[in-house]
Parts: sequence; structure tokens; C-alpha cells
Amino acid sequence: MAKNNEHIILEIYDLFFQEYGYQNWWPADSAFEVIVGAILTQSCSWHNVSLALNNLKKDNLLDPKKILNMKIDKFESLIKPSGYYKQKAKKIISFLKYFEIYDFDIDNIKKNTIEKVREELLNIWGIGEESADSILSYAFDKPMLVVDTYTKRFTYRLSLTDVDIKYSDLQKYLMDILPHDNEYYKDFHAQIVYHSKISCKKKPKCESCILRINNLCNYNI
DNA sequence: AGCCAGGCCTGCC
DNA sequence: GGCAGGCATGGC
Repeated sequence: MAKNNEHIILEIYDLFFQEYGYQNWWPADSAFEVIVGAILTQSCSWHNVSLALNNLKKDNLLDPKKILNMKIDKFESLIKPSGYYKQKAKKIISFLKYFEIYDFDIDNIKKNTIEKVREELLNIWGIGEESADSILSYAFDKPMLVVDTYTKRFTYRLSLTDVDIKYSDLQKYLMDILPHDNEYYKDFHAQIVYHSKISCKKKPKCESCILRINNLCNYNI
């Protein structure tokens, strides 16, 4: 192989960008919607998350104080389409308790360093690494790359990483290669998800996306 | 009819 | 500190 792994990652991003255009993620009207969506989408299709978010938006209930003042049964029923709805209701409320400390003002949270915010998010019940990083990057605009099962599968199929690589190791591997720029991080993750959705319908093998990358990058994968 | 989707926590080892 | 099992809906 003539080129090293860094070039492969960067070239594939350029390829995606040319093929698909800038993805402009996350789809949401507000930072708070990103946060709720990040929790609702845990092990759940985005379609189902949309149903839940629309239930909240329909009655103008996608609002921190309104959710805290709502009966838990009512909130659970609104987010039911996203699955695991009892857990997720509890998770969102545990975030809101944290949010309340900052007077429900995202700017107050953003004044802190990225390390501090990440640690605080990870201490909230129901927020793990991927959810924390999604919130950091897409809601708080802090430079952090989200990696998920798509990303792991993707780099594994390119023979760049082990199948059982840890979240933090995969994240560091990629962040050391990519430009330290949140716009880049956001779009890199978005491109992988988008590409995976349109060309990786079958698991665990995905011949079509491998062939596609092979053809365009001229690598033997 | 089963399998899957943009995870995370608990309890056990 | 790793890992099975539980959590639950809608779409195909």
C-alpha cells in the first residue's frame, strides 16, 4: 500500500464531500432539541426519534421547564415511539436537573472548558460517551468527534482498526488524523452515517460500499 | 415473523 | 474493566 492510513481517511472524507455535499448535521431547530434527540436516538432509528420529537413539538412542549413540570406518565407517552421510553424519560429528566443548575441557559454551560463539560455530561445518568460527544459537538459547538457503530464498522471494513476497538481509542485515532475543527468533525461523522444508510443496508458485510470506495480511492480493501 | 435502529446502565465475574 | 442481559417502539 503506497499511502498511509491518514491519507486514506482524509481522501475518503473528500470523496464523501464531493459525492454527497456538506451534510449540515444535526437536523434540529435548537440546541435543546439536539440534546433531547441525542438521548432519544440511543439504539433507535432516527425515524422513531422524529415521531417522538414531533409529539413534543406539536403541543409546543419541547421546552426544559415544561418537561420538568409535566407528569412523568404524560412525558413517557409523548416519547413512546422512540422505544425504551421509561428509561429515556428518566434520562432526559436527569439532564434537565443538571441543566437547571445553569439556569437552563446553554451559554452558561459553554463558558466552561470542553473537558469540564464532557466530564459533567458523563456524570449525568443516561448519558454515555456517544451522547456526551453528540451534545458537545452538535449542541454546544465544542470540537469533538462523535464515533458510533457506523464509524467502527466503517474503519474496521477498511482494515484500519480492530473489530472490538474501544470508543475512546477509535475517537483518538480519528481525531489525531482529522483537522481540529468542529465543522470538520461534525461533517465527517455525518458523512459516514449518510453513506452507511444509503449503501450499507446489509450487515455484517457490505460489498457495495467497499467497492464504491475501492473504485473512487483506488485502494485494495 | 423476525431483525434492526445514530446506547447506556446494572450486576456479575 | 469487561461483558451478558434488560430496556421497547415502528418499519421492512
